[in-house]
Amino acid sequence: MTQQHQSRLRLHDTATREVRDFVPLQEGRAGIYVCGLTVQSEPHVGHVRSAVNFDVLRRWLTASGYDVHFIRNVTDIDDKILAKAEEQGRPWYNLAYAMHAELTTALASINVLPPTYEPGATGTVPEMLELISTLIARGHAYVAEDGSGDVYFDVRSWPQYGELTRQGLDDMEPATDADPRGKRDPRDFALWKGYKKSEPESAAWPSPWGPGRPGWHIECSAMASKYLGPAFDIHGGGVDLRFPHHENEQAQSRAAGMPFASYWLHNAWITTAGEKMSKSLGNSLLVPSVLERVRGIELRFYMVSAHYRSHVEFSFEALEEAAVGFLRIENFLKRAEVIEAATELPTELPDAFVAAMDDDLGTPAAVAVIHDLVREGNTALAADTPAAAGIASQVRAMLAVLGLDPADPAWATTNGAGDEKLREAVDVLITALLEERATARAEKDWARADAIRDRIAAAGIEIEDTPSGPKWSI
RNA sequence: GGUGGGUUGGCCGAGAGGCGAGGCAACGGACUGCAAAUCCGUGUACACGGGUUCAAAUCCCGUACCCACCUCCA
Repeated sequence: MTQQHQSRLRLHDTATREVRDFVPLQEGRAGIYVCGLTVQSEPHVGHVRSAVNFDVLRRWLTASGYDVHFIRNVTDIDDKILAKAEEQGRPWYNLAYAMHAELTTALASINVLPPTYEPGATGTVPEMLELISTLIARGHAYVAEDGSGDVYFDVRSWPQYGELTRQGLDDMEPATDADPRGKRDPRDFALWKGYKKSEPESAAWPSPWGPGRPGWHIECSAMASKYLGPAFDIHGGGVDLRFPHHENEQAQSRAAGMPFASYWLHNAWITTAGEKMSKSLGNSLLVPSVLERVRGIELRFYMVSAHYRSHVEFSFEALEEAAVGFLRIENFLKRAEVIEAATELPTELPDAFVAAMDDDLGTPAAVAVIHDLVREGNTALAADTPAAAGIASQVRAMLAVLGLDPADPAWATTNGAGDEKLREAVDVLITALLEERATARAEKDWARADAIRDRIAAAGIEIEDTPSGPKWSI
């Protein structure tokens, strides 16, 4: 069955601009490289969308039987980090390190699996130097003649430049990420940035062309090939990275003789009030702030409910609505009592779900399948048929693929043992009250029965009368 | 100037030539002592103007508005 899955997945490839069959370079194995973040500030919900999207891709490939090698980098040295660190009066590496830690916490809180490896730019400098040397030797890069120590990629030497985004070289505006004086063509981009006296010495590494630091694009080419090889399956990132970042990555990697990525996947933005989040003021959209209003699993459900290539206009209203929708799914699982059951989840997933996921990760349709099964399960539950348990474990299996299984230990935030003790204590108290209510109901003393229910409700606990007696939940 | 994407019912959000994804909200019904939960039912939505077609939200032409990238950006 997993073999069948492998041949059926179709993905949207930015390079060809079409949804096409996913054919791995190596049978049963998938290598994925995703551009992570530049760790220069706290992550907001927009930042983590990309991580969630590619986490879903990774989980689906795994569920389909692939051995997935998933690399997500961290850019821990660049202009912005240096500028912000100076502004804040602390070492650049301290800022990068602290923000990296925040990112890790934020991603864990929405159940994004740790990648196979998370390389940092600063740890891959030797590989970058080697790559730059190759490019110089092949005539695709040159040392700036102004003595700055910069090394540039020569776009004119690579006729295919612009192929990923289908742009003509002469229609482009010139790159301005470095002083243009040392460039042969204004569109040439920096591979290596020569050390400047205004920058801290700790931000410079020795190189054949003098001390300096890596350009932004070369780091991804170096990290991707180091951990996945010169040719790998999927390269991902946000739409904004298509140009110049990904275009440059592909140009320099191929110019160095590497086939590079077979598929390019790009996720759309999540904006607020029509603006990118980086422009938004305040910190209400930082992941920890958002998680004060909804649980991590609900935030993730909200993101997964939209297709990864669809632009999402973030609002707390929509987020809370999604949370209500997810509650319906969770309630079904609770009523079917499969959440506690640590049983093995079925590997066989509903056909409609598989079809949805295989069609360029159609998570909205996949979520619709989950809702359909929840309704079916609720009906089975009402009829008290044994089918309910089977349906519930299927629902859980589908949720697990999306990283949304409520029983996943990853969601257990606080001390589990303490929670369990507290729950037992509350159960004793509520049960006592419910017994009293049962007596009142038996005597048809509705006023007293409702008064008890109201008191319990005032404590934030809901009572549900089921055929097998009342149940409580917070 | 160049390259892409978008505009779907009260709201969110899929789909991409014929059969009204799904959710939230609302209304009606069933169940209930009353609720809650659950189930059943109710909505003739696809920016605008033309065109192609037996058939268009989906294809073509035009118009309007919005957005992204071409500078750091998920």
